[in-house]
Amino acid sequence: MPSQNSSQSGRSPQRQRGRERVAALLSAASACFVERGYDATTMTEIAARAGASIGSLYQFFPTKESVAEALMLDHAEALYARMERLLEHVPGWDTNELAGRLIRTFADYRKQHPSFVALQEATGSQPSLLGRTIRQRMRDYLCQILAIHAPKLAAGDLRPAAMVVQQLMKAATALQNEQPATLRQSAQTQLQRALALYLQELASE
Amino acid sequence: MPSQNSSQSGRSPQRQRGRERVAALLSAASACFVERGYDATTMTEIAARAGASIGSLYQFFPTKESVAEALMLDHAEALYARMERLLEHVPGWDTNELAGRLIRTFADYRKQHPSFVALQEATGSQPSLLGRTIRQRMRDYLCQILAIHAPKLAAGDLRPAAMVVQQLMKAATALQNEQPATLRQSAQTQLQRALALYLQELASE
DNA sequence: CTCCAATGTGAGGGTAGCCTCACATATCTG
DNA sequence: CAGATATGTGAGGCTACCCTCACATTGGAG
Repeated sequence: MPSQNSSQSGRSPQRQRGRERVAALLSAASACFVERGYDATTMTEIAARAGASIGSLYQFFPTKESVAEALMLDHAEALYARMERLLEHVPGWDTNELAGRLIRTFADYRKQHPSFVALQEATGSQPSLLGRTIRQRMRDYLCQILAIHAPKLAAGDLRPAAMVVQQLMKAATALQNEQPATLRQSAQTQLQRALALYLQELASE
Repeated sequence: MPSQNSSQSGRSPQRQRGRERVAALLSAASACFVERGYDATTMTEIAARAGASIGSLYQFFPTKESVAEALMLDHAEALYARMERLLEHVPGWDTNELAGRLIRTFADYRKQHPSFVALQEATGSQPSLLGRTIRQRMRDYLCQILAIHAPKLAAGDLRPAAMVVQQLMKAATALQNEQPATLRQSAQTQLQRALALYLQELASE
């Protein structure tokens, strides 16, 4: 009873060799997406870069989208882990520290993982189910963080506030593309200040 | 001495009939972009919807990108006009009123002009020169607005602040897609509050 | 009316990428 | 070793789109 259907495409690897191939394919895909963007990279390129044939690629990934999804799942796990870590430290941070961490968490991850940026930009056009799931779960983490930082806040006000914080984090990533560097840094500092002001208001009700 | 080169594609209309055709083509393109997205709509579709042949379309627009650019130019003019109007009223508004207007100006325009949204999303992937120009000029308007609202602010702090405000306006547009409506409205109100807090701090230095 | 530039047409050449398929090789199990 | 299953191959079918081109039609100027 195979876990997938019996068609040729879309099986998951059963042997060691298969797992290695999948890893090589994903690594190659990641590099291609970074260098040429999601839309511009072709399945043929990915296979060639991984030293595999096009048929081998289709054996494990029935579509280009499924390749992106597999990569995105990894990024999602890493992001969740960062949010968990954040959650642990919230009680020990004041408003300013929390604002800075929130701004940086997301922005730093994007800087360290360019393929996540490439995939995010591509997904932006036609929002995928996976993308929605990730955003939703990130918002849940923010709700937990806010519940700790602003314990007096009514439960019904938690979600809207989390949405605002989420948007401010996204704004921070948008600022990463700005030039020159001094202007960018000033803007990031100012954005952190704006977030701190808002967090302060939430906590002081 | 023609304004364009003498090749078949890319001429601008010389006669009344030509101008009408261009208008019909742009209108059709706008509708297609809204319904199917920029990437998915084809030049053939645009021509068919305008009741023109594919050759006629290429006569005036050498590439799909040039169609998008023509539409974007119209949107840019309309947006500049709105910012001018905003600029006139700034002296009479308090911080809260200004925050609300800033949040709504951009968000309202997107609601009224879906084709602008479609084009923005498409341009997001590979930033165009026109897109950069528009964002830059919008930022200049924000600098002027802030100079009025926060006269004590140092000239060097104007641009970073404008960038932050610009990002908050963009955040407001992102919230437009949220469901359900009550949650969306709460979040928008909260975002307006965050902007007001930031504007207040800028003005009170 | 005549002529010419502007406008209009749509079949089709060229390109490119997605994915399949028939078959080959590798690895495991007994 | 023998059978079974997983993995590997790449030529090519298929589709879709961009854009050109040779030619037709229109409308205004002289």
